[in-house]
Amino acid sequence: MREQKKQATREALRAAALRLALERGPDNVRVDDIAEAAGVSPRTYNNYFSSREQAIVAAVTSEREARVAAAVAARPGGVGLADAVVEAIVDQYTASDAPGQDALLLITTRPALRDAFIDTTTAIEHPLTEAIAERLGDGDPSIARVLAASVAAAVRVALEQWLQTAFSSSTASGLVVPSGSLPDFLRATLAPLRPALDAAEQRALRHRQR
Amino acid sequence: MREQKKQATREALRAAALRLALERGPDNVRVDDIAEAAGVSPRTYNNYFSSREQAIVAAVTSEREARVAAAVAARPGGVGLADAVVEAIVDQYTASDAPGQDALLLITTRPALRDAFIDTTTAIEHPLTEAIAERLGDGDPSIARVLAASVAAAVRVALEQWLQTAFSSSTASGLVVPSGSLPDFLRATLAPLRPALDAAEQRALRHRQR
DNA sequence: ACGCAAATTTGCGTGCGCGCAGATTTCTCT
DNA sequence: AGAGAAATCTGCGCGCACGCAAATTTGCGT
Repeated sequence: MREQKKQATREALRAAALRLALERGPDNVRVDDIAEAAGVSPRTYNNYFSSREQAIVAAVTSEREARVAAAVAARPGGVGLADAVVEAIVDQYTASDAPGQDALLLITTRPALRDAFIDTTTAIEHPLTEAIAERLGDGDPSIARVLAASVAAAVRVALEQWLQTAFSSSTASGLVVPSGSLPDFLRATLAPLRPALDAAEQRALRHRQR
Repeated sequence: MREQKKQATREALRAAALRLALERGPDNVRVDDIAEAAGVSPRTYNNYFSSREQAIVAAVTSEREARVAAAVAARPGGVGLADAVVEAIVDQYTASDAPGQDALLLITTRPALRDAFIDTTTAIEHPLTEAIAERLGDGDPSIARVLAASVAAAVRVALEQWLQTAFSSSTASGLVVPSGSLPDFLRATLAPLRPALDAAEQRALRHRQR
């Protein structure tokens, strides 16, 4: 129940940060305000989030890491590693778009939030490493780590491209986030890594036969 | 000569930061001290480096980015993309170990410096993207970007592993940095990406024939 | 050589991240 | 239930990153 309370305050901080950021605009939100709204000390805030932007972004991306890993693990073994990874990621990144449309717009606006959002891709690295290692069996564990890191990097590139087009198109037309094209970007940036994933999978198969 | 002066102060800041960090230990170095030693205002310091650790680390890794890209470009076209990239990186990361042995020891000691050192891998991404794009011809430019990002990620993993073993072995035996094994780590983490590099290269070849 | 424009430097103020140590809460064992 | 242990929360203080605008330097045209 200690853990419950921790997650509760964490969630409270997330919610407060997002709400205040949407109400007043992200620049008019002091970290003290968020802490007060969540009913904790300002110092405690920094025990949960190491930067002000993290809390706001976390409200959108919270626990996407675990979901991605679970989604990879959920795919049946016959699917092939590359397909499993790509589809799992596409699923998770398209699914979590719907809830916070306005929040995403807020994020794309402010560069600091944009960077924090992009940095969240590194968080999927560890869970994804374990999920890939699970599928590859216990070969060289550093292979899974490199593949996971590369996938995370590809996702980051996709987000960068997507946010860039979102920004430029929003100036041209109205304020529109082209969320429909995110899956396309993800598939495009993940495609070059497929040979590496396939090779690792076949290496694991050969290793397992012996 | 404006650019000359800028690079001069940048270099002065680097040198001052490293010298002071080695003399007193990195915790006893204020940013004001570095600025004063370089003969500039403290505020100017932050116009060049956005964190105190960056200056110290930059003294070791300065312009490794450009060197890696140049090394890739220097390999003859017949070598094959994967070999060109791997060997170029191994060369640059083994070559620049020699100058600052003591500095590296300092970096491995302090976690903050360790993190800053690892973060420098992202700096090679942009030059490497251009170098790879050059070799692939003008196909989809995002392919080169993903490959470069993946390579940078693999290098980061290698550095993490290397620093971890360096730390644990230094407690066991004396204060020894196992620099001899860095190339091995690099080759190991880059190996899983070879299929992706090969595939991209062949894709470019097919595209070029048409 | 002189003055104008652009770039760089500098001082100032603000908010923030975090180490530290004491107070407070929560868990565990008997 | 009660006492001790462990984890968490909180107040304090320090340095630092950075936006802003004025001052200084640098480059260029005439």
